[in-house]
Amino acid sequence: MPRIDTKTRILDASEQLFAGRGVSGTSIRAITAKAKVNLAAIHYHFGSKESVLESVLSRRLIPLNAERLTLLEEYERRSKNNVVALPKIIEALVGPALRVSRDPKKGGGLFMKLLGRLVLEPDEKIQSLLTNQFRTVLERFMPALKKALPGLEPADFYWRLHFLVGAMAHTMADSERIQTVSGGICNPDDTEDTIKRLVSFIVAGMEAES
Amino acid sequence: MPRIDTKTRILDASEQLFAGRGVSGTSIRAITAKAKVNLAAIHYHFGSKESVLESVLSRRLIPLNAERLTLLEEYERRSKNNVVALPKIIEALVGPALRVSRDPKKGGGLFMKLLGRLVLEPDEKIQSLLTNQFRTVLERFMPALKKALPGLEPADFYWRLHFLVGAMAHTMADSERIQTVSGGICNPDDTEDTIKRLVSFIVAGMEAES
DNA sequence: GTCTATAGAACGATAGAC
DNA sequence: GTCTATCGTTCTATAGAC
Repeated sequence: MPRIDTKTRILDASEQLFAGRGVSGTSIRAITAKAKVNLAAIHYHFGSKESVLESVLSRRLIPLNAERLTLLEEYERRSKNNVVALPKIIEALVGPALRVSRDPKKGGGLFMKLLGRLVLEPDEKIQSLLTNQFRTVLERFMPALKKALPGLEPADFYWRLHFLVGAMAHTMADSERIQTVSGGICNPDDTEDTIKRLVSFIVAGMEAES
Repeated sequence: MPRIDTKTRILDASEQLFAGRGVSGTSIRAITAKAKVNLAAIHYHFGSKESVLESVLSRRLIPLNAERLTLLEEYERRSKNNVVALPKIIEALVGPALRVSRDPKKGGGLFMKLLGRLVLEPDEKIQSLLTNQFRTVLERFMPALKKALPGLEPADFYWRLHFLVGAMAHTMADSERIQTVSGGICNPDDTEDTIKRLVSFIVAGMEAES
């Protein structure tokens, strides 16, 4: 009997391989080899490669998005007139994601690399899978952001949301390059420091004069 | 005789397929089918799939990066003491890229989607390929940026460069989502408008108080 | 639930005729 | 420079023993 059950071992191995070599770059055989399970086990437990991807995603995204909402609601409860300051909202949005993306117990950064890849995947099934996971978060954060940025015209609002996602996704997905480029000056393993810097960059960008 | 030669047809087809389905998700057979050339032609002209990718990249990146440098040098020539204002530098960096990424004659946005994908590709050969293409640009833009942001401590400087790349890459790679999310309010086909908004977001972020 | 064995298809790459 | 033909490999998926 293995210490960790087959299903979890398959999910762990898949997460690492999908992140490292892409979904289409990862064969079922590579997953079963890494997970040290039989080739047929993956079909028994999940049915198909795509279903494995779905499980890999929801395992991390469901608790992550729940934490985002919990943080936002906590800030709203403490606020006056339900208007939360912009830095707090951004922190609730990017903080949990960066913490997951650095926690070795939760994929050790690889899960967020995977997510960064999937955002650009045009496959419809993958896209609807992601959209469903993020719909609730978007619906809750958008009104809060609008309240915190009352003077911003709609086009600027959505464009800046777009830029925000880009800065966040790139930071989550790529923690190696920053170390190389900066010659070791930047330490991506200091998660709270990274969050602070990213939040202040985004907040300034969101509040820029048009 | 075809109107466009075989080599170019292979590059065009590869660009579209690599961008849409990823490099490992694209088979040589799919490329030759789309390009309407013989299966063996790709090996005759390029030798391997990887060599095709290299040609796809350099075909766009060499003129693109040359234009970036030309713009920066022009701004420096017009400036006092060689200190170019931050918005101009950012414009020289992201402007040419966004213009290429929207020009239907230059891949029609697909090339930049491909680039967005490749940034997260851990394959060493792909990474060194990209690094080589961007080395000159980085070496020229870094000193200009440092001069334009004299008070910024090094760690903040490199982190914000990282966030900049993320916002830029995401904007280049994904021009469909913004339309959906904004309900049609944002028009990514208005390239100069997009550049203006992106530059003002990035400039504000770069100049944020620590 | 876990294994072996294998079917059936698609893959990258090349040899050799024209 | 372009074609056909094919080698050897790897893939997903499944059938059936235990």
